[in-house]
Amino acid sequence: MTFISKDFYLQDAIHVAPQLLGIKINRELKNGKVISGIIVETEAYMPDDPACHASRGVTKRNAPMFEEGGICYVYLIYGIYYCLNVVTGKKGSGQAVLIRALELPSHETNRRAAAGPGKLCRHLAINKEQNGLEFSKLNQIWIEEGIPILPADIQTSSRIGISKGIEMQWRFYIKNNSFVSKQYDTNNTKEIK
DNA sequence: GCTCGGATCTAC
DNA sequence: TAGATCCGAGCA
Repeated sequence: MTFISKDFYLQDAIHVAPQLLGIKINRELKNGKVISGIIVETEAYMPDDPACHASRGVTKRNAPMFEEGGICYVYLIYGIYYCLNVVTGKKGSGQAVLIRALELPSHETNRRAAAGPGKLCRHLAINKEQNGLEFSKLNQIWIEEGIPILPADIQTSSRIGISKGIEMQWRFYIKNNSFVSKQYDTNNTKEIK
């Protein structure tokens, strides 16, 4: 059980996002049960990035993104689902990495139950209560080393579901992993279902 | 104040 | 392909 060092989170989101692939995320439920998964898909959101919630300065919602890296940023999307981000960078910078999908262990009945940011939060029982919390076992949500991922096994693409900043290739996922949220053909055009 | 649309997902 | 369903952000 090796835990990630503080310095890890102080890097820019575009550097942290690919390094989070293969990392294990753990969540302890109220009943004491621990749910775990390997991160297989992430997206980086940077301060000067029009798709980033922090791009227009501090607001009540995005305030956690301006804290020092290493805490959760959770927000409600489409009135229904929550999305979990890892805040990165120095205090005041306004950036984060969206955790989009986990590979669940083989004993899980539905191993795609965390394949997508909304499903992931539902599966791990993450909501506004985790917003702003430090990743720590004390907070029932923590991160630790998982499996090594080679650079050659990392694929990039445009980010999903945004209308601005689509030219940035800031989505990172493990190549040929069947637990990412969406798979595309080699031209990154047609979705493979 | 009020409107608009969103880092989604599922079912029709 | 539309509907669920909330609320922050910008003022159309």
